Amino acid sequence: MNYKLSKNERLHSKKSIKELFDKGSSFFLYPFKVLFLEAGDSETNQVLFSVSKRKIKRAVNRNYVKRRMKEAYRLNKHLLDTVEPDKKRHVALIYVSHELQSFQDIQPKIVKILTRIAKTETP
RNA sequence: GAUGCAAGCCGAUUUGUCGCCGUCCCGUCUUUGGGCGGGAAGGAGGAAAGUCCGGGCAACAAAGAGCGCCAUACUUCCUAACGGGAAGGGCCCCACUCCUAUGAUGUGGGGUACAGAUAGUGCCACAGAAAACAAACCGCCGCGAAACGAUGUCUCGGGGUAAGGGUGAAAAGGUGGGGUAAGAGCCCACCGCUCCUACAGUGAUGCAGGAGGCAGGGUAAACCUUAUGGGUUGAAAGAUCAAAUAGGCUCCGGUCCAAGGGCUGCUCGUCCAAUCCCGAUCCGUCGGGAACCCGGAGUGGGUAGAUCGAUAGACCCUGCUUGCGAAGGCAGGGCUAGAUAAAUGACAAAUGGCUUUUGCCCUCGGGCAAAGGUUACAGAACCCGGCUUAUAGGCUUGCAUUUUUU
RNA sequence: GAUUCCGUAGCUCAGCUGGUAGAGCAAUACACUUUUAAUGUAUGGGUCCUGGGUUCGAGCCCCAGCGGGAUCA
Repeated sequence: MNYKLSKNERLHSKKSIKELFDKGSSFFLYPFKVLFLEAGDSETNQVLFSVSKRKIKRAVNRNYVKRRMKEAYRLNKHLLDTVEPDKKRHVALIYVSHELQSFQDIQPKIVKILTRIAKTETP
């Protein structure tokens, strides 16, 4: 099993991010807002994590949340390929809570989100 | 030993599994840009924070001077520079000592935005007679007039007076004596204040002597004056390379005998339609060139993106040395993050520190064991020097208080 | 990374170049009404974000901090 999360699996292109936010489908699963979009030209699934400065003031706490989100995605990203292994997507995970949550709280939510995205038919 | 204050320093460790970032090495693939796999060593701070100052660096601007704006403000020094720091001076507060009823000198500690109020303007509520070119409410003291209970009392008028009362944060040098009708720096002594001179000190200033009868309340963290400094912007600065697409420019070729447009589902066909310049002309046109259009090549700017800026520096450690000190000099050694939708981690366990409860021991303050809790503040974003603020817990040094022992 | 503004009653805001902190809404009580609402009268309610400083005196001036908002590609 591949548990890595290298740079080409992270979404960092300004253009792709703009496209994702303009055209992507979205849903809420507290404490996350999720955007995703099918990307035909991409070789892998690409993901971005966002924690707002408005929601969480301290840089230390923002890092705390982002690292746990990354870990949860890294350990469960295979769930995206369970239904249609060839379909690749761009995904944005946005943390919208004001409070910190532990890894034990975050991981089950991420698992739920990834299975839901995998089952969704994107037109 | 305990407690408190001040200064300085440290600010968790280990193991396992899975990862992230750049550097180097090896292998492999390759479109020579790089991709993939493996390995090695490295990877947040004392404040990385706040962005309160200063500098480097960069772009732009710039004859010089003045006005304006902003900042700073005892002195000397340190420094690349500073609003930072060191040493010193003045002032204020506290303690001790001395003397005494109020202070003095000395010692120690703490604080201090500490230039100018005699350059000018403004403000000083309420209370109070009066709040700034002083002022007469009560009071005190003469003078004049009237009355009467007649050498006094009271009333009125017109004066003198800042000693006393009362108000206030503040009432126009203080204390004592002389003086006076009563008083008053009116005069005198001491203290204070201002000015001048000598001496000591680089200087702030100190100290001594002399002169002046005292003019001059506070507020500049009110406007302001004086002196000094500041060009503006800020890495989102700036530099280099530059895909695709669409423009610009240049060149070549084609069309111009026709480009283009309409009719038609399409071809053929047919109809409409030909800008400018030069030359020739029988004035009908003809020839050449340009433009338009089509195709190709090159090239400039520049977007996405990439690289640099950007991590070896006013650097760190040790020793010697100069200086009271901040700091400087010399010698030796060291290399210590470099990301960019933004790495330095996640999970689990153990250990250590601190602490709570229970049990046992004992020199009554600790030790041991078990269980539990807690392990802070905080995340580089161009770099550096400071300042300020946050911080579980621990260590060192100095001072003060207290207890015990000697 | 840079710039800038705000913090006053439960809420929304005033407070002039410093002198005893106010308005509207809300709250409480009373009146009116069969009752409620509306209306009227009265009342209470303030660490002027925090700490320090200047001043006789600070919501206002100065310094430091805390919290919140906005702008700049």
